Order: sequence, then structure tokens, then C-alpha cells
Amino acid sequence: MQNLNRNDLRQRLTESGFKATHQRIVVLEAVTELHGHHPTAEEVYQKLNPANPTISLGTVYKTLDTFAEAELIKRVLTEEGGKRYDTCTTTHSHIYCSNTREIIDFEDPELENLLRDFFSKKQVNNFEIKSFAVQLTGKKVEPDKQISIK
Amino acid sequence: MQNLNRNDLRQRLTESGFKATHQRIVVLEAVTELHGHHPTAEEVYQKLNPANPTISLGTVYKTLDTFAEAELIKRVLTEEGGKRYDTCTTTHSHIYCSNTREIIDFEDPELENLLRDFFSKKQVNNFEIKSFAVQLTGKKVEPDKQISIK
DNA sequence: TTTACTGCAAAATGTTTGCATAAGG
DNA sequence: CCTTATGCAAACATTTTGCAGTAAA
Repeated sequence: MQNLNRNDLRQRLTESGFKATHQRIVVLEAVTELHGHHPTAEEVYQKLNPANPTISLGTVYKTLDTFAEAELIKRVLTEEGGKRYDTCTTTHSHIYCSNTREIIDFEDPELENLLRDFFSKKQVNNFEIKSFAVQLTGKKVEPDKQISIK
Repeated sequence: MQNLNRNDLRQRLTESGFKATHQRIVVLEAVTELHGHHPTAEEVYQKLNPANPTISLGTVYKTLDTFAEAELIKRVLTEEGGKRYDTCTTTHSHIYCSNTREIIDFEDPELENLLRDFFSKKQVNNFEIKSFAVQLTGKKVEPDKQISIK
């Protein structure tokens, strides 16, 4: 879990050139708290709404979009349409469960090194690779004992 | 490019347990012809509309969804919201260009073998992995000389 | 002939926009 | 203060749904 101290959040906003408004602090806080859940704008809104009932859904949409554009957070790949967000963390992969439609983080340093090596050697035609991720699709086989989310 | 012979398309539909209606044949044909373009439902509709003006957009939506569910085609990962489709082909990766927002196919047998090996050895917790893909994000560096799309 | 599919139009969902007001630097 | 962000509501885009009619097997 990342830092949830509001002063630090404020600082991260300022460093990225944003006005540190209450709304932005709270949105960034909510996404951070939901890290690993790959929330939609609506879910971020639900998360922060109880404590911040005056912050509008529209602002959450705008703010998430602005943050993603500035790479303060990132958009998560999905095959379902609809935008999902997550905090930027270390490189990791996602497992998509076609049963439950969950997106589950899968961190594996060995895999990351393997890929980092591969792409450092291999030049991809005319592309400056900024990041990579492996997307696994599959099905849970033991519904109870599962990879822990967050 | 895959086979565009209508009898073959008809057969593939029948084999998947579908009634081989004209609409389905034409939708499957259009997606196949657009392979590598990762079209939206709207784009598939635009493709087939001139020759088939009576086929409705709603049918295209339903048909693509049905096909994806039956894994006759697949949904493509995107960070933009909105569903995109493609024919099922061999395992391959995608490069997403954050400038042009294109999704470009990247086939590399070496990379595929590397990953196939990795996942055959490695057991992923409680998951039956059905497929994997690498998603690269980056930027084109030479706008003119690019990876050819289809 | 029977069942499943299609077209249509309406509804639901998800996201963006414009503008007057409010707040941060 | 001046600029930029917010709230609100309306607009827009995308996708789904229900149902009567139609076509495939």
C-alpha cells in the first residue's frame, strides 16, 4: 500500500504541476486505497462519496482522466469496454478471469526480468517501448483459495 | 489473411453450433477482412454496410458478442473503453501507441516460446491459464516507416 | 414447422461538454 | 486577482434490451 498521508498526496500533485485541490487529493487517495481493484470512475466516486458527498461524479471522471494523461495513475487494459484505473506501481502483469471478470495483479520478478532482458536486446521496429505487461486470461479453478487481491 | 470463401465461413459457423445466417456469415467475413485493425462494432458495421444495407447495427453488436463468447473471435484489450474485436489467430502481442492510439500486432515466435516455456513451468495460483499476450506501450519514433498493419 | 435469429426503436449505461461559480496559488 | 478547477445538467456515445416478424434447419 502506498502512502496515504494527505500532505504527501498534496506534494505529489504539486510536483506534477497540479493545483492541489481537495477534490484531487481525495481522488488520488481513493485510487490509491483501491489499488489492485482496478476501479472504474464510478467505483472511485462510491469510495470517496461518503466522506465527500459534495464531490461530483463528473469531477471524478475529469480528475481521473487528467491524472492518467499526466501519468500520475494509469489506465488498465480491459476487454470489456469501460475505463479502469490504477496507481502506477512497479511493472506487473494482470490475470483476467473469464468467469468472474476480475482483473487480478500478478507480480513475478522472474517474469519481469525475462521480459526486460528480451526487450532490451530486441529492437521493436520504430517503437520506443515505454512499458510492457503480460495479460493472462484464464479461469479460477479453486474458487475459495485464490490469489489475494491487494 | 484467412479464408474468405463463404462456404468455409458457413462451415465454421456450423461447427461452432450456429445457424449459418447471412448476417453471421457477413459479420465473420468483415471481421476477418479487418484482421489486424481491431475494429469496433461500428467499424464492422461500416465495412459490411455498403454491400448489406439491411443488416442493422444492433445485429452486428449481438453477433460480435455471440462470436466472442463462443471464442470464434476475441475481444482485444484496450485502455480506452469501447470494445474491439479481432479474429482468433496465433498467439501474438499488441503494441499500443500512445500518440496515435493505434493497436498494432506484434508477432514474435521467440517471445512466444519464451513465455510458453515460462508458464508451462510456473504454476499460477489456482488459475488455469488459457492464453497470454504481451502488451507493449510506447511511441512511434519514425512516423513514416512503421510496422505494417495487415 | 419449430426454433433461433434479426430489425427496430427505446432504454440503459458510460462518458464528455459548456458554462456559471468557486477556490488555489 | 487571475487563472484554473468544480458542480451541475445536458448532450453525446456506446451498448443492451424487448418484442414482433423472419428465416434457417
